[in-house]
Amino acid sequence: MIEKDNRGASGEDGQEDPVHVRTLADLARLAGVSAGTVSRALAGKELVNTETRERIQAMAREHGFRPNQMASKLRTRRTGVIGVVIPLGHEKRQQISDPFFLTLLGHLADAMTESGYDLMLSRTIPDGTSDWLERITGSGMVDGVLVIGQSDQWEVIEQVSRSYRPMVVWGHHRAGQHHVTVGTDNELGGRLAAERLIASGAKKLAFMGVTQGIEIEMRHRGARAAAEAAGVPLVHIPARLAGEEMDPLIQAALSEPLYEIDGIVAASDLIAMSALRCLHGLNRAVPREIQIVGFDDLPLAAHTSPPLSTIRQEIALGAKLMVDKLTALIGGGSAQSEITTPVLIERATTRTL
Amino acid sequence: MIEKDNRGASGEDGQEDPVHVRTLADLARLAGVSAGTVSRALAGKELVNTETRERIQAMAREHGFRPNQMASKLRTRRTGVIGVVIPLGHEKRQQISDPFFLTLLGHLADAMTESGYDLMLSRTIPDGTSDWLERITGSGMVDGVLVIGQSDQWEVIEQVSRSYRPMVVWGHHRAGQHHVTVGTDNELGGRLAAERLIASGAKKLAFMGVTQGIEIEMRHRGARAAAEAAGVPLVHIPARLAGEEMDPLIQAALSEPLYEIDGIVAASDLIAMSALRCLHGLNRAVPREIQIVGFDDLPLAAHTSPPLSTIRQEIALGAKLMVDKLTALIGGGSAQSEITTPVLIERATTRTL
DNA sequence: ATGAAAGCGCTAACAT
DNA sequence: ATGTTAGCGCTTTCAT
Repeated sequence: MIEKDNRGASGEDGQEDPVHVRTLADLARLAGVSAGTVSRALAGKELVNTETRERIQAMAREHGFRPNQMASKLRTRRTGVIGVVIPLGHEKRQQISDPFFLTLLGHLADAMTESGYDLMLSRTIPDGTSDWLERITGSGMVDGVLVIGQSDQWEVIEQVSRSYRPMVVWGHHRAGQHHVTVGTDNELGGRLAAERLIASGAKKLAFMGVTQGIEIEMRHRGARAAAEAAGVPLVHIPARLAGEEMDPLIQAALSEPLYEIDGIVAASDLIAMSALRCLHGLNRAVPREIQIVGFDDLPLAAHTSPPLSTIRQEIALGAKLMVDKLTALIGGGSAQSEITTPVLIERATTRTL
Repeated sequence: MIEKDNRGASGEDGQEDPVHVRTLADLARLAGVSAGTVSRALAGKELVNTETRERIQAMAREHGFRPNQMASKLRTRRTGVIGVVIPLGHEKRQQISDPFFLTLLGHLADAMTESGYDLMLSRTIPDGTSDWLERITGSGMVDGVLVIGQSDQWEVIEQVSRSYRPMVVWGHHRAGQHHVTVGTDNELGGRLAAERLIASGAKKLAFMGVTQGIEIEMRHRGARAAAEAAGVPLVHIPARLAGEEMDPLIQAALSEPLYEIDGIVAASDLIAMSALRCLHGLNRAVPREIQIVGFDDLPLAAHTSPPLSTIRQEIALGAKLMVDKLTALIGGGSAQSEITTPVLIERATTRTL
């Protein structure tokens, strides 16, 4: 029942080549030259006669032939592929769902295409060893590795980086660390958010988000520092990053009159969005009664009701930096960690100053 | 100058192997056996003495050795990699930004990990030829290809599919087509949305979204059919998929009293979200004055204010179907196109029935 | 149970 | 400008 589909063009195989050209040697034979020449011709090398080169290229096109990449990569010891790893460390669900990571991934794909690299994606679940990372670095399948988020694997990454150079990580930079990171100054971001809220009159703040990952922890720290400096109380509401189940917590916190919260620093835009919706349900006016600042500035932040004031992480820039640093490393050069500066985007969930 | 590689990284940190094991042969020499035996041992083959096998595996672990995948794949003619292509045909911006595609990509990564395949991502900009696709299919780098979205490349995909079997496409299915697709019944989805709006009293509908891609076109068609059947007028507002610039259009349409729109079928959740925000700004009550139904049921749909009623596409299921069909094709089997049934998710942007 | 040997399909150094 | 040759590092008969 498999080869039943003999409709359409001629015979049962359509208009295929009578001689199927599958290798350089095949094409070489057909063109009456050697495999070496074909290789050079297809690579567009100058040292081959212009006429033969064009003839060979034409033949290749005609037969739909492309050199086998596996062989080529084996021979040249260069794969043209960058591995992108997303460690799903402290995630319950084994799924790539974080919209920030997904957005970063999209931008990485763009940056790599521009640099002529292909992207090999690995979603991995760390297992207590460094195997999840070394499976990629040691496979000979990639020229370098990008890690999206340290999860709870800082030690592993640090250790692997000592023997595997071409690696760049999105995440938090600890003083003196060996591996190269690109990331936002999360503490500053948290501070900017809290300061903005206070500047426009907030008297009691809440920080929403679980401080499990180091990044959120830093955002919390920054917000706390700003609150303390201004003598404004700040409570911590460990709302989960995304997921439908976070609402009850937020709801409880916001509807508790005792709390009297009038300013929210959300650990992410998604959490902010969720808060927005609870507030909407509770009939609390934003920003008149409660102000909110999100974090990330994902595309959706501009489209909430009302549009979300947020701390912008320069995702596209971050992606470009990661790729640039990695290509430098791949080329044998060196690279430094880089911390980008977050900026406050004022939309409509904060009162005007 | 080529053999400059005197043990690469180890200059600054001392705890590396004194003898770097880089190939099977290296390890074989060290273990006093032949390369063939090492290969068999590491592959966990039964025909090698249990004791030697374990000894060799231990040595490999100790030296952090892994067989070069390029060589292995070349030899076995099987890559273990699936290519995922996102054609950016009618997108202005050269960027993977569509949150639906990104979400689908995440689920594909999950499904592939389960099936033991790696994922190679290519973002491509179609150029008028079929090159963007054949570059992947003909590269010898992947065992099969998944295409996320047909964009405006239906013809190209159809044509390539005639000579390249292991390919599955997310998108619209035309009767009699050759290539295998998995997709939602968009027309039904559009109809469900419009019918639901009408059932709860809508008297004048708007369909929001550019009908450039075939999928949106079908959603529009479904909505129109339902509207006509009920004798309810429906206007088309060509709001762009995502992007900040769509608001003015929506705003204009909604604030024009002449239109008297009281029901919106949005072509995507993002468009719905944008409409929601305009309405919020115009002080129009949702769902009391105007009802909205989105499309996709992305995670964020549950978190808008008020939570969005929407047409759910089973993204995780779709991803699983695509991967299953592709692996069947790769294994030499056959596969059929499949159209999944969208379902209406009732949240709070539609009035109760 | 293990070794020897023959490639997988390509590239590049070395001839000519 | 082109052909010849020697591998890249692995897997897998075929022998033993």
